[in-house]
Amino acid sequence: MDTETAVNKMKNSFSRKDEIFKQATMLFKKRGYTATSVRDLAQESGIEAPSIYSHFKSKEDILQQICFGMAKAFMTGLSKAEKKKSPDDKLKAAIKAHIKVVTGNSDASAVMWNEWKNLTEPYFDDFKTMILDYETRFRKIIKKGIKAGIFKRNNPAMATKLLLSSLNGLAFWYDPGKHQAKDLNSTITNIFFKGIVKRKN
Amino acid sequence: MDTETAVNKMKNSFSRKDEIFKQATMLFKKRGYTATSVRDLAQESGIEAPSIYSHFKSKEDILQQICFGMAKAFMTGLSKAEKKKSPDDKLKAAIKAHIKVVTGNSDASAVMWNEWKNLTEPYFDDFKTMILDYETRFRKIIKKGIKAGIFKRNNPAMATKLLLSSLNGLAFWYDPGKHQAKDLNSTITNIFFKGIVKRKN
DNA sequence: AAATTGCTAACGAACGCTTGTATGTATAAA
DNA sequence: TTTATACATACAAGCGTTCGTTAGCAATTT
Repeated sequence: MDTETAVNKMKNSFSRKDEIFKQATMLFKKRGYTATSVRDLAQESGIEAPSIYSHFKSKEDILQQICFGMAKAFMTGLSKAEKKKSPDDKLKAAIKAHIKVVTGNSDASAVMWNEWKNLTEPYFDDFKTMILDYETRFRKIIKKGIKAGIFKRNNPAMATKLLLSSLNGLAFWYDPGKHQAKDLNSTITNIFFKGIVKRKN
Repeated sequence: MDTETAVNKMKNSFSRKDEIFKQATMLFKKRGYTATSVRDLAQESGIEAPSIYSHFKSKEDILQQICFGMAKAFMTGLSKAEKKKSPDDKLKAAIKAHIKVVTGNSDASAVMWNEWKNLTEPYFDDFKTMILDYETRFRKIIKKGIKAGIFKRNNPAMATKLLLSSLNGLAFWYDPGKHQAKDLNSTITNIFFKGIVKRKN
């Protein structure tokens, strides 16, 4: 087996599928799922359209893998955060975990939040259930924090929506070359916990 | 002119076009612009597909009217807010104005933020310029607030992104039957200005 | 060592269907 | 008569996907 054969083997055995997946993620983010054709995916991956089906069952199959793969990452992060004791430590950890997932793969995060509505049944319902659960668990942390007298008596549902909107928006403006994950974490936590206005002394 | 004729006249002269526009806005929000066909719009409006073209030049024409119509409302609101004197009054007014626009037409707001990328040139570039300007002006207010010693020294770019993400997310979860615009305004302003954590005394 | 079989990735051609839209026409109101 | 609204018909382009096939490689049998 010469060098070129070895390279081709490597390409064929895993790199090609990954390339399609990566290009699909980027195109789905840039143009949207429905506006991206299988032929677009093929062209960007350097192959012909039907060849996609040697690696994926369907166009939606790719979207499903993006959505459920990311969702799992978010859920796992939240589960770990929930093991902290106090509500504020829980929320801090949950925010940190969420940011880590988003910054680790911002394209896929953006696709997940913007394109999951294109999933068909039963995947649509399954996914919806998952993200409703995610939100509910965030809200629970905030509610407990209020009960414990640590958080202010804001509307917990609204506070949760505001926080998650900010965290999800991150996927669209985060630039690995520009921002550092650590700065993000402290800034976001600071703003949500203490606000942007200076305390009057 | 009998009663039925009068009703039809009303329908024909302005209500029909409005109905198409309304249904388009709702469908574009629910399914996305590319996933919504002209035939879908027609069916939901109770007419045939070609009849759409008696009222709009093209499918994109409808999207353009949604996007630029809403953008204009946002820009007008911001301009008024900028007339306040202090940075914190400016920001408060800008938030309030933004919320008013979103709650006044949450469907169209959601469509604007999610679907403007489907605009073709030169509309795409024109629109992009507008929303970049909108963000820049929000950021300017925050920067001036920091310089004036009113706001904390957070990264102004990040703070702006976080705030605008929350404000835009509003379009997707706001429910006129559930939430009151006034509650929204005070909760959002409170959280962003003072944070969710109680002050330690 | 040579021949056979099986598998994977890729492709050209083509399918049935949907898309946005143009055209010409009918109806009805002004 | 003019104008506005609605429609039936039609079309070219593009859609996701299937089909039959092939080249190349790996493992197995002769």
